[in-house]
Amino acid sequence: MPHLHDLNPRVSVDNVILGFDDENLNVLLIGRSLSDGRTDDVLALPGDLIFENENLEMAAERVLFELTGLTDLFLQQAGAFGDPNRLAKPKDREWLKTVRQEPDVRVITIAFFSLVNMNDYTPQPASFARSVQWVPIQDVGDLAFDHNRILTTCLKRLRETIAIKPVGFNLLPVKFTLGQLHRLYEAILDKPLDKRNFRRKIQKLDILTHLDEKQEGVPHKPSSFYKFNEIKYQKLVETGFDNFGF
Amino acid sequence: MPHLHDLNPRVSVDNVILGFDDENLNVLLIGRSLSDGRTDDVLALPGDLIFENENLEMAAERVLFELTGLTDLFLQQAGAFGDPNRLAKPKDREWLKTVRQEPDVRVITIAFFSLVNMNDYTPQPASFARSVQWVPIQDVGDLAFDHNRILTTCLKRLRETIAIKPVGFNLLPVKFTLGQLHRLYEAILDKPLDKRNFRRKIQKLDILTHLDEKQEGVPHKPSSFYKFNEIKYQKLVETGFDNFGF
DNA sequence: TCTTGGTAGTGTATATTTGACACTAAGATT
DNA sequence: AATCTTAGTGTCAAATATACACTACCAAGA
Repeated sequence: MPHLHDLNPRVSVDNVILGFDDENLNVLLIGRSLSDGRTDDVLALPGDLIFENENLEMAAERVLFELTGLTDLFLQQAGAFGDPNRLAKPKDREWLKTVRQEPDVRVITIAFFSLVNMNDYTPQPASFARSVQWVPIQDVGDLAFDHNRILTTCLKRLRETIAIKPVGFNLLPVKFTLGQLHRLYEAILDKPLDKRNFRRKIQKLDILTHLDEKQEGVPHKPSSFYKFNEIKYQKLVETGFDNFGF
Repeated sequence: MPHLHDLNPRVSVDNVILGFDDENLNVLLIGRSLSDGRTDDVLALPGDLIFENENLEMAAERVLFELTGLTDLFLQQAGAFGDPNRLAKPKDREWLKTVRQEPDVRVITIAFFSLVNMNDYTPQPASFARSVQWVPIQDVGDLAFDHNRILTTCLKRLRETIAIKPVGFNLLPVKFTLGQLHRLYEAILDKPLDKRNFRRKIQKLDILTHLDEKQEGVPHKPSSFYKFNEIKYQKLVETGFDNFGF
């Protein structure tokens, strides 16, 4: 029986790290390790308890860094999840027992999502993970805890956010083609977008710089490269604009 | 010096309760009571630590109920606030010392906002409050802790939300006039909206039911009453629509 | 070297939506 | 009767959204 003060909840962050492979949105999931060396077959979102002198964003950045080695990534809070029984599924409790001193204590988690360019690095299993893998979001099965719900919420928030800010650029290389951007928007919004209308709309925003460079070695007409123009975007934000909606 | 496990953060909810008085948006603030009977002069958002077997929404509903006596109100999470020093202002620490066994423990709070019809009730000072008052949002001064930041975030989220869902109806009586609705949108968005364009747009959504009833005793042309039509709204959501934006 | 397969890139016509704008109607008060 | 106040209404022009089909360019293989 825990002491009274042990009934205070713990607080963690969980991070929905999204990447784009030029076709699908992928989410970075970890495989849990058991204390006896075996690997659990349930995948989970990466996350960790927050440290004592860390704010929520710092905790999320730490998780992200341990997994990807990257810093300064796009990161946005998506909400808190705190149902008392969110850790109560039998498999989850079994796993918690093997890794924690306090398997029964309540944990409230703050969910973040971040957007990364999948080609920038290869994920490393971190201290809290046995394995790491990119999983296309349409192939994500049952996750640990309430992580399916968290993932769904984050994807919804991403769709809302991308209608207001061009955050999608974080999922692409610095140089990208309009075709890539088009496929990215279709993947995020999960619906087809007319090619000509998409190109017209994105170009009218005037936040892209056309580079004097084309694809090479592709078995079709080579596409021009563009890059996102932060300065023009900032000006656009200041003068006020309403929508990036598609 | 606290024990090690006491370093675990506590978790609270804070609630931005918004009301509309036919002119301004108002927020419900509490005055803190000191243990010696005096009243602190700093206003705060109502909130409380979450109970052991309560989820986050339940905790927010409880705070709301204790203050207003109302249930089943519109309530939406706006995010978590967890800076380690969010309780560290001198006045706040002084107050914490008079009311808590643990003045120095870290508290992470989950912010909610709710929308209520101001005429439905009169707020009651609850267990955690010395006084309760409606304050027009433009008159809100320095609040306790990081509550100004929380309020700002919640108002921003309200503006985003009302562009997607007609949540504003929760701030009005069941029967209302288009003029009231118009003033409400202007108050929330903090900008003037053309009367004719507003009416056209809101009516085209076809989610209002025109009642066979008019204002009485008003010293001007009486206005028709309308009510929000939940059924039509649900149909609209199902068939898909994009924007309530103004 | 010619054919094939695959993606890049472009314009127009129509329908819909937005934004600006000014007067009459109805009731209460004096 | 005059005055005050809010309710309620229509039109035009500009901007935006939608639907839609063909040519250009490159690589690879026949």
